[in-house]
Amino acid sequence: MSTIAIGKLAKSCGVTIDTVRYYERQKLLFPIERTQSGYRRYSNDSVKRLRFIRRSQNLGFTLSEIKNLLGLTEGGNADCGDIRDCARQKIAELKPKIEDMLKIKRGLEELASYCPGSGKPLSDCTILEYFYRENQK
Amino acid sequence: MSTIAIGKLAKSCGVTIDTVRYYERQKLLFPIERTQSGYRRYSNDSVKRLRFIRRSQNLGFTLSEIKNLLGLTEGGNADCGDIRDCARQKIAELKPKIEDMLKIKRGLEELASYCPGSGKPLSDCTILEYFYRENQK
DNA sequence: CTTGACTCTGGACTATAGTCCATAGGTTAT
DNA sequence: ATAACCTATGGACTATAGTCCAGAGTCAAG
Repeated sequence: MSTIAIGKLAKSCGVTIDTVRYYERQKLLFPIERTQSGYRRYSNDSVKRLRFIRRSQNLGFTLSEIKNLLGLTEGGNADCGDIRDCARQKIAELKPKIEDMLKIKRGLEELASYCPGSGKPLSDCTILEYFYRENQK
Repeated sequence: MSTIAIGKLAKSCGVTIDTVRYYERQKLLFPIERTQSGYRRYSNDSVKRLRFIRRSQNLGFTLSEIKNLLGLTEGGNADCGDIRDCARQKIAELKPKIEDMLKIKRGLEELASYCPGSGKPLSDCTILEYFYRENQK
């Protein structure tokens, strides 16, 4: 079976060599062997695995969650339900974060809409007034 | 004019003493004086200022942005328009972040909806299939 | 006067996901 | 053989917003 060097692996998924080595330190991705001179050699499965890592990241999973996901797929006693649960849990984490950001955005929009704007002195600024106001949560 | 100690100031805004000192290191908030023994003493304006910092943070401003905001309110040559611009810029930064998270959430929901779920072997998992699939951006 | 609460300093440490560095050695092309 | 390129290691560093610590000194109440 042919193997590839770290540079090729990195390029195949659009990451840097440093990132691949970082994933190794994080126990996410290992070479299948080393050359006599110590160079890492990777298999085609490494390419798939690296792709897996990157796609999961794009969907918001952290590296440690990805380690778990990979563990599931290799443990042998997981099923589709387990994977789906991970996706659902991530969705559940996402929801309040999105809500928070929307709330903040709406708050800012409201503040900005009341602000008299350019030309008016800061003492008229309703945004600053909000920032300083005492009786408020 | 009466002054307060760092513990009271911190408590007045629900932060820790360490946080207040951290803000000082970040040049955001200073005591108006020190006692002969070196204890920090704060004014009522410090309470307002700390409140300002916290509220701005709740609206998504970073400490360095808050430093700028505070600079504006003290420079003397800023007007409401400048403050409103800050709010608008923050809104503009928020929008794509929210969009990203919504996109991710929708992606996950779609993946989860196709997954056959509990009981089915991993080889049937459409989520994993997506993670591993070759021809895809 | 003693106990407990408060405060001081400087520096180290947390999480996350890498990035960059020097120094050294290996490989490939001409 | 020599240049150009690839890879190795360990450790330091980035950003953000704090948190925690030891060791020491200070303040208020009983």
